[in-house]
Amino acid sequence: MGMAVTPIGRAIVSTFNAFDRFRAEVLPGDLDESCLSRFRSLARVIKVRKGETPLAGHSDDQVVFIASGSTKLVAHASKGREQIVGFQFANDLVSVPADSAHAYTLSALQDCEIAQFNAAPFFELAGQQTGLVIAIMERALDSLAHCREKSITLGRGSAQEKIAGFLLAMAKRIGAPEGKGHRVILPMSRRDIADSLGLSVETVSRQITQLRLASLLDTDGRAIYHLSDIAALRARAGNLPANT
Amino acid sequence: MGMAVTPIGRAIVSTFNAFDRFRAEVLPGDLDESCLSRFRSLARVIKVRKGETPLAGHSDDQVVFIASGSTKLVAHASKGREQIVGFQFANDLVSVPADSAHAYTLSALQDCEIAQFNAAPFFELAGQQTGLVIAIMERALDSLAHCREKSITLGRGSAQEKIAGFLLAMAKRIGAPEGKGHRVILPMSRRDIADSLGLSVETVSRQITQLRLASLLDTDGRAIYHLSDIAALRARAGNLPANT
DNA sequence: CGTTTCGTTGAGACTAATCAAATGCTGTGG
DNA sequence: CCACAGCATTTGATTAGTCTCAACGAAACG
Repeated sequence: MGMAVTPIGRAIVSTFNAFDRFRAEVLPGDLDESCLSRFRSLARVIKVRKGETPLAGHSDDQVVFIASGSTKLVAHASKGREQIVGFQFANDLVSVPADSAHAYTLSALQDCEIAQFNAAPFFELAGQQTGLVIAIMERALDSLAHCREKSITLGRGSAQEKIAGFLLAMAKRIGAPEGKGHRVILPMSRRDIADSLGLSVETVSRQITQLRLASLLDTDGRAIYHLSDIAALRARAGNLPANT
Repeated sequence: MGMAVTPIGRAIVSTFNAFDRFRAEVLPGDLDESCLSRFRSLARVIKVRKGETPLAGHSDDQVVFIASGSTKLVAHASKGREQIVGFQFANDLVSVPADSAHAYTLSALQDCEIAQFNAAPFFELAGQQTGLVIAIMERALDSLAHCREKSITLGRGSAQEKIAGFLLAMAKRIGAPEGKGHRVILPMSRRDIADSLGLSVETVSRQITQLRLASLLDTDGRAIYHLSDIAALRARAGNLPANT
């Protein structure tokens, strides 16, 4: 079920799918036709390959819907070090500030299909439908809550707590039940995890090793995790929140 | 210019002022009368004394407008340690999640006047005015941006960078120009600063001492700061963002 | 199959936390 | 106005935890 894929510049624009998922996931079912078509004309629907940064050099705030795949939102801090502000997965709606002072970059962890909008007209349009704007507001407040939880983790957690909390969050978001545990395939590298939790790659590696030795999880290759003892992981996470 | 102050329970409800400031600061000037009066009946306008927690035990998400004074939004993490998610000052609008799992508490740093709303009807009502809901959305996105900046600080900054960045942010928010520097009166304790930056009180104290020895600032009592060399402070903050 | 990137492991350095104690401020009652 | 009690803040000594540097092993890629 795919068709009409046209190259524009280096990006590949497809006229189907990503927008439809956006519609199904975000827009209310009873949205009137004219409004829908305005959303459609506002959307830039593109496929992004692993490692690419679809929004490079955008001069306006953007709102991006991830139809499939996964991305990271990276803030560029001092001297080469990066802080990953969050990971996004299918059906997430993420707001990306204009490429200004301390630039943010959205970067694909896997091949993705996304629908991207300029924030100003997007909110303008959304504002015309009470139900819709409230739904979007709720997503924004969710992001805020999420970010606050992340602050707690970053400010207060030990390396162990951070890793345990991270794995639990991932299991919740993209894990599949398996026996009495969960199976997760992580699309991000150790460096990404480190940059997300404010740790060094070596520390991430060591902590994961420790959890493996404590039989709380098994790994398979570098991406596949079997979390066998969720309760014990939760204990190691302290009562830190499950972050992104 | 104050009148009609009535005690209700332990809180003191005033029927003026805080709501008017909310109206002037947040609501559009041309808002129609019926809508305005609905906002008014939604608002709970109270005076809060230093140290009090106005929202204790609220079971719904709240939106709070700080008309005067200052507050801290505290997340309760593990074993007694607290993470301060943000400080609020006059004219700030802050969203406070329901008092659930890892409870958030809004706590007054000084005597405050606030207007508090249940989030659901508040957004419902705001959603009926395109311009208004967009303005509120923008505030929410500002909070999100703010929180993301804070994540960067927490994740990547050294103690020195955190303190320097914090002082710069405070100077920007509540400081007054003084000579070629700024004068700031901090309403929060060392512990609050520590809990906000993910440091210990001792480290906060030591870092401030270092900045004083380096002649970047002077202190007067425990709350008054004279930041004499903003540029040098900025340098010490790295290119970390100015957080809250 | 060779090359390169990514991940793991080890040893040592360094930052910030913890523990302990002294000093300074603030508010209260005499 | 002063003395005092109770905290808040500062300072010092030690320790724990994480980063850095360095080397090795494993997986991905052409």
